[in-house]
Amino acid sequence: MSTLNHQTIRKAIRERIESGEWLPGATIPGEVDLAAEYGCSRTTVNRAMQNLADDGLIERKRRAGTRVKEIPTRQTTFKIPIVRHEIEASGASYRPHILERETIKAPNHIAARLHLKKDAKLFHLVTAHLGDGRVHAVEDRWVNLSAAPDIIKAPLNEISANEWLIRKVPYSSGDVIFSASAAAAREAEAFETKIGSALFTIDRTTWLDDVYITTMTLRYRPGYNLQSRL
Amino acid sequence: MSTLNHQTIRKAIRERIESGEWLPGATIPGEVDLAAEYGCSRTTVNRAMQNLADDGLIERKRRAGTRVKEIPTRQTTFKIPIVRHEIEASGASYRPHILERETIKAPNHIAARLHLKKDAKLFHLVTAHLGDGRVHAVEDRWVNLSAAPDIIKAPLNEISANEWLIRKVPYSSGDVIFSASAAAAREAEAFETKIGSALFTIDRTTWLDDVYITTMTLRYRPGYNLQSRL
DNA sequence: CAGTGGTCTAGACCACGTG
DNA sequence: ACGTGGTCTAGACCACTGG
Repeated sequence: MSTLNHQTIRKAIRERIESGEWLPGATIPGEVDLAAEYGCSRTTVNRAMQNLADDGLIERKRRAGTRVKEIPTRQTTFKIPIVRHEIEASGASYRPHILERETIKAPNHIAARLHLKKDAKLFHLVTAHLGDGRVHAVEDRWVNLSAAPDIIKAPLNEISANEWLIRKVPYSSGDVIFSASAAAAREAEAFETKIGSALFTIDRTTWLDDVYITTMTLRYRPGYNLQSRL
Repeated sequence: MSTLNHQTIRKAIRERIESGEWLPGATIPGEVDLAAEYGCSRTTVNRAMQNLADDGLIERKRRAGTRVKEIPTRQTTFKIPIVRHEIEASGASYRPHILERETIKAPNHIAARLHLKKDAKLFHLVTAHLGDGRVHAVEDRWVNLSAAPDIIKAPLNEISANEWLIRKVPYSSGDVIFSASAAAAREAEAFETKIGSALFTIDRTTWLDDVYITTMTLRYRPGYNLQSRL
């Protein structure tokens, strides 16, 4: 038998859908039939189909069978960039530069984001991420000191708070929000642009189980974009 | 035996990593050992591990085994929104409003994006997407008329060009670019804001095999954001 | 309640890349 | 060379849900 792996079958079925053989909304043959047609086990077909479902191309329901989606869920996976990697990938040398650093009581909106009482002590850090001396992004970060007290002693001139946190409080989960925001005075100065310029912005809050660790806003230099394949 | 599915094992292993039992860079036990430990078949462990690898938490190599990633690849999947769905999800009623419509020779930068000769005829459409009469987003789209000639006859006052295209030229692949851009006069007027306001922007080009179909820029009203779980 | 997808198992062979 | 992950198979049972 030739090479009939699940990827081959996945591709074959994808092409049959794209060619119009099975139109949007149509029910496609069951796993048993497809297995017979392709001469492989149902397990293999099942795997191929589950992948296609993950891709958003088909919908599967027990008893009802598998259908081609009316409107395919276009989705795309973005790797959340690590600023140092972005900068180094362009050939420049990375350096974090601390613009502001303090330990204070949480402002209300930050306390809310981190699910803390409003008088909790937080570590506040504003960092410019430099690539060959030019500002690539400005990061405004708040860290929950009960979750990561040692950050006060971290050498944040050498390693960014982000990477330090990854090592100390690894593998938390989190929220990400992509948006556009206007440059405030601080960003305008850092990026050598005008106040109000459009900046690509990522907000990120991370936690481990029910302990909220950190929230930050990352504003990129004008012209920055995130690219992906659909 | 209790319920030991691949998801349970996936979760268990994830927790062992997050707890620090296996540190970043460490090699974790082979599939055979884990299968023995959890009392299930290797197939099941394999599936759990492949999922964790997809999540970017571990790295797997034949012969070398499975390691915890030094810096986990944080990645997140965004569903590319269909504007009509976004609007209707908020309870408003959707209506596309055509601002501009023409059939002309492609400007150079658009021809380049679509890999066409610069004198190719293109369909150009600017649409305001309305939710209860308010502009939610402005779409600037170019369609390759040799790929989708019938779009000229489509009832674009009722169905958006996007959804029409999905039906007629389904399941193409594409590029997506997220960025921030400044409102030009047209957007400023549509959104009742000032020229230069920061707008969240999605650029998208789609094709089927080697035929480029359409490219568009979608600018969202000020304050819009895209959210996801990390 | 019956048919479909979801999952598990035990065993097998293969492909890759490290040591 | 050989140990690890990648995959396939055949068969089985289960869970969900539509008719």
